[in-house]
Amino acid sequence: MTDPIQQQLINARKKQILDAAAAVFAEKGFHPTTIRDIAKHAGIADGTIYNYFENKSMLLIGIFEQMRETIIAQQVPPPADLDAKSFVQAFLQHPLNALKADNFALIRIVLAEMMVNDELRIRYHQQILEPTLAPAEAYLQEQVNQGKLHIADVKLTVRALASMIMGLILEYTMGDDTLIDQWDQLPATLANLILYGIKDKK
Amino acid sequence: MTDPIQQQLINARKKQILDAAAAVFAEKGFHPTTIRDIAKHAGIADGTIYNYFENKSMLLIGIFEQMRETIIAQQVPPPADLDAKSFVQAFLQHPLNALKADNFALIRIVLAEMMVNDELRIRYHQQILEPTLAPAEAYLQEQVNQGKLHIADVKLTVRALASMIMGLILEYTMGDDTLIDQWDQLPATLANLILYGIKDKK
Amino acid sequence: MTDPIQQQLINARKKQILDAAAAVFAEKGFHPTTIRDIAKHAGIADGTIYNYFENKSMLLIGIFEQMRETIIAQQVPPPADLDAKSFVQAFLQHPLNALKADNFALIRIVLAEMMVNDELRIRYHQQILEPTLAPAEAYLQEQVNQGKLHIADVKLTVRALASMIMGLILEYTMGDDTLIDQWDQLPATLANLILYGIKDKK
Amino acid sequence: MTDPIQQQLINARKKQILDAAAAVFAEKGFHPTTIRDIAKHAGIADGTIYNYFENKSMLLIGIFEQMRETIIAQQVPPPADLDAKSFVQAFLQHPLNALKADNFALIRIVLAEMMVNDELRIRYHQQILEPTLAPAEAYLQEQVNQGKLHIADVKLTVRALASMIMGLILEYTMGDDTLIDQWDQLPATLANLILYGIKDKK
DNA sequence: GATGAATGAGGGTTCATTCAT
DNA sequence: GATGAATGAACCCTCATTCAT
Repeated sequence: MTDPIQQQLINARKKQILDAAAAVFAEKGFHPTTIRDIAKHAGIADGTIYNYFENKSMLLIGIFEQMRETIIAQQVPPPADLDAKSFVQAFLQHPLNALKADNFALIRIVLAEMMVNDELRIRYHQQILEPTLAPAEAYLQEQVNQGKLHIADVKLTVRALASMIMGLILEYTMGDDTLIDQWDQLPATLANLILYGIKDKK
Repeated sequence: MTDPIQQQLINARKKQILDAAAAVFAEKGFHPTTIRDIAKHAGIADGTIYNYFENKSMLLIGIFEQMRETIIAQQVPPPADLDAKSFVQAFLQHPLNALKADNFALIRIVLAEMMVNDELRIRYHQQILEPTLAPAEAYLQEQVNQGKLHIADVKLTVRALASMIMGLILEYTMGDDTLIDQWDQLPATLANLILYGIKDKK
Repeated sequence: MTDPIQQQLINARKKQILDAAAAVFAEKGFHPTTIRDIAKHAGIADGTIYNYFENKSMLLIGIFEQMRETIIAQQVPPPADLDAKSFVQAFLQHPLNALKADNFALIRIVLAEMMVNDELRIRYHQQILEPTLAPAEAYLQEQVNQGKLHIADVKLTVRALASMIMGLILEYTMGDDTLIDQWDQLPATLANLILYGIKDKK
Repeated sequence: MTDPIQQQLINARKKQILDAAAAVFAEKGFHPTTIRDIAKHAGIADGTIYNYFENKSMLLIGIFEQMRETIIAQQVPPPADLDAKSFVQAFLQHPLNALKADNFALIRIVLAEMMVNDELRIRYHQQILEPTLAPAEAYLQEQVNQGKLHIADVKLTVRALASMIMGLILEYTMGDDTLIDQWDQLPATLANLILYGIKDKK
């Protein structure tokens, strides 16, 4: 039942299926992909997929879980004495990098389905967004309390920044040329914008 | 052939169908909605829809077109002598308001399908995003040239701001409580953020 | 909506489908029959069946309904002054004849599924068995009250007789040679048995 | 090859599987039950079942065989000098009791499948019905020959009585309340009916 | 003999689309 | 133009059966 060898085989097969699903989803999208497509890509029978995943929708959730684990694994809470500039850059750079390594086409598919699939959306909010934003809020609030930063509404501002990142990823995955070309310069540009604004200061 | 009365009838029927489609899409999503659902909601026969729209996908594009017209109609190029603060606020407020009036559930559906539907995506970029960003870029570049604003990369910055708006709308439609509660304070908060940043200046 | 021509067309199509279903069920049985079998036999497309019947199970219920209507249509409550012999013979003859005219193979299939399908079973009891037994009970009870018949428990006896008929039909449909050969003599033989018993009286 | 120990183990395992199959069939019916259901209920692997039974259908036949053995084991040919009343009561009581002890839900399932499964049907006729009816026929014929009973057609009458029993069992398993409530009074009521009929004798 | 993962044929059902009326 | 019955391709999923370990 908890035979570790068995578990490993099961996990390997699950991964094999998820990898195939990810590849086909990325290429064709979620709805146009059939179970047969995935089975063929994985080199297994249709029915085998159902030995490991309840239904087609669970494949997407499985992919989401893989992404989540990758993302969460990389998250380190910021040290309390980190200076604002470093913090902002890290806050921006991290998700942009985390995803860049991955398959952008796939992310687009998952995001699209997330907007439309309740379970996926809830998982995103509870398991990715909140755990990511909470420490950022805490850090910024502390900085504001110490008079080092001026933020009228920390919670809302953090939301806005997170949304900016999400929006940028979205735009990237949707093929915006400007963003694709200059993706690497984004963290610095944004950090500057966020810290100092665009208004000339005298 | 171009009998104006005929045209008006045709347009009225198209609108009737699109309104029904919009209502049902907003409630059930694009894929789960059937042509029959729409026909019933519009009080017409299934086949009638195909007299006005080539296929189910064109209904979504039709809805998109309605949105686009609404959005574009409201856009006025900023006067060259507008001060930065007013400009930024207008730039933010406009899409946030434009959409708030509308059906957020529907926007979520359209966005989701846009990420996955090539034609929709291209239309969005060519017919909404570019026409919106171009004047903003021109204005900001001019302000930078005049030394009134400090922006390292105007094009990228405009993209980032647009993405932020898109991301905020996305998060809103996905049911983020913080955003929903404080949606009205967003323009001011963001304008402040963008203009002056969060760093204490002295 | 209640256009009589429409209704006639719909009923004709329903009948066409039910006839095809009956033919194929009778030949292959309920479970081994596929919707495709029925559609082919009816000369229509698979999907058309679903325009008239919710699912495969409803085809069986539709067939059951046809049978029920035939059976009930033939039922006439016995006149109160009918003599016992005539009554018993009629009580026996009626169902045996009603079914003989029909397709015995089909009856076997319906009976078999009835034993296993709750809805069918309830319909049988409520819509066929009870309406048939109630007048028989009333008649016999009256005869007993008048001292013309000796029946210890009318209700149970009526049940037993009905069960005998059901059992005989079952046996017949299952291919019992003795029954098949002498089916026509059954009513007389049974009437004699029921009225006078097998014990020598003296 | 015919190692008696081996045989015993095999038989024990077969019984284990059949018991599980019987339990699940009784609960869910034959078609809705999966091999996995049975394997789980028996606490063994799916494949093991196929070491003992050729296929799913053979499980039903195995259950049928168990029933048959129980039934046949209890049958004792009536002594030639048994009086008619005792004979009839025994003839009735025996199957009603035999089955009552058993699982009625299971009987319903087996009967239903018997109507639809050729092999099962043939087995029933050859191995249960005929062996049961033959001695009854012989006894009754002898009684008729001796002038002790009046039966026009012994063979047909025996069939009718057997069918009545079968029909009663069927009705019982299908949930007829009257029968269920008064099941124990049936043998006496029926014996009276069969021996003396319902007609007033003077 | 026991296991249970793998198989893959097959089935019920859906639904976008067509077209005769 | 409007209708809505007919179509049939396509899909998800089930599950009896097999067989390598």
